[in-house]
Amino acid sequence: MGRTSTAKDRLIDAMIELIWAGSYGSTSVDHICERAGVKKGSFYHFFESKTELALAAIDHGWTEHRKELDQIFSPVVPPVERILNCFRNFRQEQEELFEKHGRVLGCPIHSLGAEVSTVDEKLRDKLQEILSQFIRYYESAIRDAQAQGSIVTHDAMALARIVFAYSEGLLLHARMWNDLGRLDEFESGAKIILGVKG
Amino acid sequence: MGRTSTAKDRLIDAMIELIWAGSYGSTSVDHICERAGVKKGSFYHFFESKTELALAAIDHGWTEHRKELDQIFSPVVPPVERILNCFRNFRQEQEELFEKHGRVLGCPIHSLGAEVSTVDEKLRDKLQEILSQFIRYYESAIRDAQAQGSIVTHDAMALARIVFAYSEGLLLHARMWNDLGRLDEFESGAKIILGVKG
DNA sequence: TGGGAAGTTGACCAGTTGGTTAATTTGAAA
DNA sequence: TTTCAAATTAACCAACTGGTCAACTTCCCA
Repeated sequence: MGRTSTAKDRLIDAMIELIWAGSYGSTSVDHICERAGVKKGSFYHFFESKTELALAAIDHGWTEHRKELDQIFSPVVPPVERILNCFRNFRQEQEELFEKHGRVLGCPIHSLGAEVSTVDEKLRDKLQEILSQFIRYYESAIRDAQAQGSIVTHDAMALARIVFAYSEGLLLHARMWNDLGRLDEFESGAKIILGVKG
Repeated sequence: MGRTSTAKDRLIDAMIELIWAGSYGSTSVDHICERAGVKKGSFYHFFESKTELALAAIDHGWTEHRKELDQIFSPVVPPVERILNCFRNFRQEQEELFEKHGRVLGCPIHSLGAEVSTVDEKLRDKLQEILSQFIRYYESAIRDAQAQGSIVTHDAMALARIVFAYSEGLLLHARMWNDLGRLDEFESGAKIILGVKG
């Protein structure tokens, strides 16, 4: 019934790219449509509003990213390595983005969160949810590491939050200074926070 | 010669408030003028552009904040206490803002940096400069603490960056979750990072 | 092969954006 | 008391904002 189209996906991809490279405020519906090669009428055929597209884009990005995370945080991998590999993965992703955009883009969830969380509660709730899910990867890895005795014993949730806040701060600084090198600090920083033994 | 006016200061104050409570993108020249009780013509009498006002606002805010920091980081105070007091001061400031706006607003420099650093290089440079200055407070306190033997010995600059990234991550999470309680975690987190003895 | 649901299009909208201008009012200092 | 630089005002601008709509095209499926 009816014809098929890739326009919806193209809009989502364009939204992710533009927000990541710039900001929510700097990304207009016209820009999105232009980048996606879609007319505005079609935009509003697929999405109720700009916010709704952002929601869909965030969801899509997170669903994709989770696939990688599930591999990185596989229980087969030594727990501390999981955390370090996660950030190595970030670094590599940022490198690819740098080659494409000429800029370090950082974490889109956080940049977006900083921008919109006092202004758009739908977006804020979605971003919160994703970050809450994300931190659980750290948390369970930390618990495993503690059980295995490879790091200092501390409240795992608290440690996860510290590592998490630290990593997000680093990503933001990498974006602000447009400097991939900042990301290399994570490894030693995380070891200090986690009290990695040996 | 000519008459005097407080309009310039009112514009700066309005800009700071609006950016902090919302974002750069959500803050229009009309909003600023309305809040400041200034007509748009006057706006452009005092400032060349919106960016230029933002620059002035950031400068002004930082100049004010530095006065507090100079007291907090006085060499008279035990070095680890300086860092903890700095964050206690943040917390208190955030509490006051919360009472006023009903929201945790976090660090305006970082929220703004996340939003504009890929888009407006003048703003980005200014924000970079401020953060670079800020981190020196941490750095010298850490050096003093190490000299005094109250924390573990490590590259002071590296430690300062970790604490700094961590604190900024925390502030951002407090903003996103609208939760002052997040800020209380700093004290134990900072002690873990710094390896505070005793 | 043809009906009809789904996708596409471009013209349109009112409100807002950052920014300009020329005329006018003010008040500090000579 | 005059003077004139500095401050204020309101009207104006083109471009852009997010969003709407009715007409039109496509092409999946029965």
